[in-house]
Formats: sequence, C-alpha cells, structure tokens
Amino acid sequence: MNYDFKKIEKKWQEEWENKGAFHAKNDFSLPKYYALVEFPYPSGQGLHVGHPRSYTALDIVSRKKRMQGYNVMYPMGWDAFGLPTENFAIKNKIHPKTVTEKNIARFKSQLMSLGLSFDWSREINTTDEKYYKWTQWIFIQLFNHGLAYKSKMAVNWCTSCKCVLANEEVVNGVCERCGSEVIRREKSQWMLKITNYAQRLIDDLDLVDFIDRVNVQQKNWIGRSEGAEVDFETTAGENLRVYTTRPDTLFGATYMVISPEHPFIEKHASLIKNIDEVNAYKAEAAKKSDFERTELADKKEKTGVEIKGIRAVNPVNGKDLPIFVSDYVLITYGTGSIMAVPAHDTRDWDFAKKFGLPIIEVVSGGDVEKEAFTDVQTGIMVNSGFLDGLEVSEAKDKIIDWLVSNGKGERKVNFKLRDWVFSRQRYWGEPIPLIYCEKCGWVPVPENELPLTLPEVDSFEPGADGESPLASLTDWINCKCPKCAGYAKRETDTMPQWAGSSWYFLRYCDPHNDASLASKEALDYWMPVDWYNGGMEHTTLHLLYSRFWAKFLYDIGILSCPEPYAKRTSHGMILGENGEKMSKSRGNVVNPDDIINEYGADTMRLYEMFIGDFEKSAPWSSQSIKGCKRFLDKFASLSQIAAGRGATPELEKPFHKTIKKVTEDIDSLKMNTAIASMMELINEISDKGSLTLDELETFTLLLCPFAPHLAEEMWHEVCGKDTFASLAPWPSFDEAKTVDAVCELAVQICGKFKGTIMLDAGTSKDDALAAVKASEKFSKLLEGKTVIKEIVIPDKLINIVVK
RNA sequence: GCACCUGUGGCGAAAUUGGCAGACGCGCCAGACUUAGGAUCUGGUGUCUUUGACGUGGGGGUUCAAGUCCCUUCAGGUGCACCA
Repeated sequence: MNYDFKKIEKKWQEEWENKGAFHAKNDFSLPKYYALVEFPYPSGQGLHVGHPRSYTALDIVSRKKRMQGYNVMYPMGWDAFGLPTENFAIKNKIHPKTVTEKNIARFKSQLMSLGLSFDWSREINTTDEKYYKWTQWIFIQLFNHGLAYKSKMAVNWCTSCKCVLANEEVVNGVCERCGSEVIRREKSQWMLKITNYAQRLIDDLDLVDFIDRVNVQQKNWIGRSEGAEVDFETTAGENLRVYTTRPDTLFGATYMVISPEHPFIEKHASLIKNIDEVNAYKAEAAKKSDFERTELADKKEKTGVEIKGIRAVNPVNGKDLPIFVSDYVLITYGTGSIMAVPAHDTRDWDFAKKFGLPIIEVVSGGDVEKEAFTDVQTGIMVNSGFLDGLEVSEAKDKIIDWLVSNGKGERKVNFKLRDWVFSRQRYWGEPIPLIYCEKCGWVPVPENELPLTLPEVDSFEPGADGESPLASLTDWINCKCPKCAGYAKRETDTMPQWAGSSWYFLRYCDPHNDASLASKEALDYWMPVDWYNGGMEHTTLHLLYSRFWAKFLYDIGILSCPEPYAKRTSHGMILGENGEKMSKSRGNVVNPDDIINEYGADTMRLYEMFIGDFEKSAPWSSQSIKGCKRFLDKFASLSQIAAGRGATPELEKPFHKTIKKVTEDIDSLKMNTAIASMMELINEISDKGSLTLDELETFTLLLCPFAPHLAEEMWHEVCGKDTFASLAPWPSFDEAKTVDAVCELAVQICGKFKGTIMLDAGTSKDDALAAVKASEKFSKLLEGKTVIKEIVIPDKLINIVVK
C-alpha cells in the first residue's frame, strides 16, 4: 500500500465528518463513556504542539472505548471570552466577536487536521448568547440562594492606566502592559461564596479518582487549619479576638499584633498616644504593592509600630502585653489580629528579635534563643502552669476546654480559601444579569429576558476610573426594576473568564436545549465525566470553581452527582528542542501545521504519545519523530506480505501479548509503552517475513486509536472492509496464549548473576533447584560449598546462597 | 522559607509484589544498495584496565537480592508564599 498521508488523512477526515462517525448517541440505554479535555482559549497564535498531547491521549482512550462498545462522548468547544482577545480588539479596533470567530475557525481546522474523534455536533462557544444565557441563569440561581453578594474588595489598580487589572495582568508587581506600579485599591465587587463549600470541596476528594498532585494542590489551596479563637481583654475596654492554631502556647504569648487595616485602630484612636505614627505606618502599608510585600516576606524583615496607650491582658495568666501594628498580619485571614508567641513561631520570633521583645519557652526541645521551635510532635509543655508536662496535642485539647469553660474562647476551623471575586470591569465577558433599584435593592433580570446580551459599544477600553466600558451606555444601563417597575440601573460589570468554563461540561450533554442548561435525562445519563484530562495550571482555580458550581447545582437538584469529574489526570508540557519552555521570544516554537505537513497527523499523534511519560514534561525532538514515521511506513508495507487466513504459529503469542499490553496501557495512559510493544510486534513480523490477512486486520485495529487515518486506509484498501475500522470491535486476547511455555530463569549464586537456565513454565521449587544442581555449568560453582539458603521465584529466578 | 515531585547510556525513556537494569525509539559506528544520501535495508552500540569487573545523582542502611524500601546529602522542577 502506498502511504500517501496527505491524501489519506484528508479523505478519512471528510468521511468521518460526513457520516457523523463519532457522534455520541442519544440512546440512554447504552453503556456510556464521557471523556473530556479542557476546551482551549482560541488565541491568535493558533494551536500549540502542547494542545494535541492532551487531546490525542483522550482521543485514543475514546476511540478504544468506542471500539469496545461504549456510547462515547468526546466533545470540544471554545472558551472564548477573555483579555487577550479584548486587548487585541482594542489595539486593532476590531470587534472582539470578529477576532474570536477568526481564531475559532483557525483552531477548528487545525484540530480537524489531527483526526481527533470529537463530536462536532456538540460544539459549544462560551461567547455564544445561547450558551451564556445559561451562565447568567446559573449566576442568578447563586444570587437567589444567597451565594452572590456585593462587597468592597481590594483590587489591583494600575496607577498609570488608571484601571483595574486581573491578577494575570500583574507581572512581578507591575502592570503587564505599561510596566508601571500596581497598588491595591478598594472597589465594590461581586463575590461568590465559595467558602461555604470549603469543607465539602476537601471531603469529596475522597469520592473521586484524581491524581495525587491534584488532590494535594486542591487541599493546599483551600488550606484548612484547626485551632481556636481566644479573647484578650484590653485597656481600651474592647476585647481583641485572635485566631491561633497553637492555643497550647498561650502561656508563651508576649505581645499582640493587629493588621494595619484592623478597625480597632480607628475605633480607639483617641486612646492611642502615638496615633500619628500608627497612621503613618497604615498609610505606608496601604501603598505597598504586592511586589514589595512579597520581597519583604523573602527577606523576613519585619516592620511595625507599637500602639502606645493601650495594653492587653493574657487571659491565661493575667500578664500585661503590648500591642503592635504590623503588615505581617493579614486582615483577610482569621480575625486580623494575633497573639505572638516568639518562642514557637518563626515570624513572631523575627519580630520579637527586631523589637527586643521577650521570648518565653513553653514547649521544650529546642533552643528558643537561637530560633523558634515549631515542632509539634516531640515537645513537652513547660512554663505553662496547668499544662506543664503534657504533650502538645494534649495541651491543645486541655487549653481549649479551659478557654471554653471560662468563656474566653472557642474551637475554630479556618480556611485560606477566600470568596471568589466575580466582577470584571471589562467588555468581553458575560454581562452580570442584575439590576439595582433604589427601592428593591439588587434584583435579577427575569429569566424570560435571558440572555442579557452584550450591548454594542464604540470603544472596548475600560472607562477612565476603572469602570466597565458598559458604564458609558446610558441607554442600556437605565431600565425598569423588574419588581416594582420603578427607575433602576443595570450592573455594568461582566463575569470573569472562569465563568463559562465552570459548567461547560454540562452543556455538552445537551448543547442545543433552549429550555434548560441541559435536560435532566441527559445530565443523569452522561454525568459525571468519566475521565477529565488537563493541565496542572488549571488544578487550583478552574477545577475548584467548576467543582463548586457542580456542587451548587447538585444542591438545587439540577445535577444528581455531587462531583463533576470521576477521574482527573494531567499532562506534562512539551518543551522546545533546547529543553526550555516554548515561546516566541526564545525562538523554539514548533508549529503543529508544519509537522503535519511534513510527516502527517498520524506520525504527529504517535510521536506526541511516544515522547515519554505522559505526566512529565518532555522536550520536542525533530529527530526522534522520524522513528514514528518509520514505524508507520513499515506498517503500511505489511500490505505487501500479508496473505492467507488464520494465525501464523510463531506470531500467535506475540500478537496476544501485544493486544494485552496495548489494551491495558491505554487505560493507564501509558501510550509510550503501548506503542513500543507494537513496534516490537512489527519487528517480529519483519523477522518472520510473513503474516496472514487476519493478523493484519488485528494489527490494524490495534493501531487504529493511535494512527486512525492509516488504519482506516489499511482496513478498506487491504483488508477489504466497507465499515469504519474506528467503529470495529476491539481485538481480544487469550490470557493463556500470552504466557510462555518455557521460561528463562536467572541463576544467582550468593546473589550474583551467573547465567540462565531454561525450564518449563510452572516448574516447582525443588525441580528448579535440582535442574541447577544437575547442570554442568552451575554444579561446578557449587562444588565443595555448603548451601545455606535456597530462594526460587517461579519462572523468574533461582538464588543459591553458599558458604 | 514551606510543601510536593523528579534524578537511570550521547539523547527521549523502559523495568507488577524488591527478583537477569537499559525494552522501544533517536543518535552514533560498520556494511549493503546507490552517480549521490539527511532515502532504504542488515549488523553493532552502558562503562572499563574485558578469562572479568563496575554500573540507576553522592554517602550510609535493611535484605539471599535494592533503580525500587529506610536514613542522610546534593541537584533540578512545580506549587504556595508572612495564612498565625
């Protein structure tokens, strides 16, 4: 067979698409399989060689599942709202919609050219109003259930552009676009109460099969900690409440610290003797950019000012404590104030050393004059009154009991996770469907008026003082209150890019539904996603956000499963040939179009799967890819030797072994070894010089998920079939035929390898030892020695220990 | 700084429960066919002081047996980054 990949690939891509070969069926009685990859952001650069790594891997899984008789859904779409498009639109004065359309067209044709078995009849686009109607609908449900609220929030503010920046736009503390300083500024923002779900987002990780790294990162991000809140009386008359994970060290508290933003300062300003100094410090802290704060944390140079005129009292021993204000205490975590135990906390220790504050050891085991002793496993309580002699964990329980019974504190769990800032003052996003009425407050746009479409504007640039471009559209803003029909105004903020991707996997189940985000039947059938693969960069935010939304939809009865993804894996990056990250500036970018043009999509697919461990990053090699092309050339040339029917005796075992290996490796995402085993098989066939047509058919089907175009061509032109190889039954293997009848066992004397011996499979321990002793070669080595120990691993190894 | 992950030939990498380290591919070497070879085919290819010895970042340990388990150390990567 002539392997003209350009002709073959185009031909089969068209055939598959015309016949709808990969459309998921709406027959809900069939066993289903839902494979999902992260839908791309259609950037102007076109497809990156990294995209196909993930797409091809799950394409192989999907194709195999399809051949195994599952009703497979493998969908694709576009996550198309977002800043790069908007910035491009601003710069080139083109509507972002036009930019998006163009980019999608390019991406789609590139994906098509890879022969991925996506069900294009389910294609979705987050910027399509039929789609974002339901993004808005979900937001309204969140609002109605009290999970969306407006609040003043510190945001990134570029001092030169005079606009709010997303975190992604802040690079090393400066504006990505103009390079000037970014500061924090208070602004009213829509927030989603993801913190309500913090505990469930941790607990339910037990229900799913995520790779460990992902579980760890999710848990770290949520950051659960157990401790206590403790009240400290002050001379100002108001208690200061602190959060601590180490209530056991309460006797070691020698001062207190509150964050610069803490309301306590303003409230008791009249009592503070050095209020000017304190206010100056507050102002200084407010001015600090993220960059400076991070720098400071690195050097651990603590700053702060003592609040003179107010003192606090340690509730456990009545000791008088000074109060400081310092920016190492964050207003956003815990209560915004802490008790400082310099002997057992590194940050407190640094601060105490700098300000000459006392350090009192209350847990023995370290040298607290040299450094803070933070070990909680080994220490014994000292200098701690009724806690003396206890272990740390016992002391924790005892002190919390004491605090509770004396009304001075309580047990408390805290999370690092903060509520989700959901507003963007940008054009290219979903309008937030809320209306503000003086009389009724915030009122959602009525559901029958959804979608609330993005209005046309003259300029996509953010407004002068950081307002959304929509804020200048008076006609659009002014409206009637849906409740009281009075004068009202629309919200002008839009949603962040994360919104559309937080539920897209649900829309695929029923993408053309106008009456609901998807029918209950479709959701119950398809959900949860059986296997979701994506990049590690989305492990924290996208994964957490979408799990949160899915849990909410579960709570209100839309979804029947509490977790959206049953299984999550992650792929490594493909690096440039020099081992560095691919980027234009490094000049090491490989364009997938060029590769497909030179070697074909099948070779490209095969190479990206063969490149190495799927989870690890791997450098591209323009040399290595040739090996994959050679393998496919060899496969194509099998058409010249295939003849007759039945099984070739010498090839029977290699075939069964290969089918087993490929079948199992695909399920564990070890595509590299699956391909290696097929290469071994083709080498054995070459050595033999012949194979039957039946065997060629089997090989074709095995190769089909990896190199579908060539397999399809072989199936039709050489095997003479008129169905799709891609839909033919997956080859089966006979376990008995994968085992060798005769095994080569390693023979060791005292653990040193001395040679091998051939024995029938299943030879007993005694017989194996007898065989070794009987052999001329090994018996010589044992002459005159005393046998101490004999170890036999059946069919593998014999080790005789002698003296 | 803290947490997690990874260290195996010239290169990408293989190696169920600890059981013959280096499968498969690239590259390289030799040969064949060729006007030619960045095409194809055949053979070889961990290292060395080669009757054998040594080899999975370094050091130590457990074991009949360690790439795999334990301790320690070094190097690289990723995540979080003053989270009380």
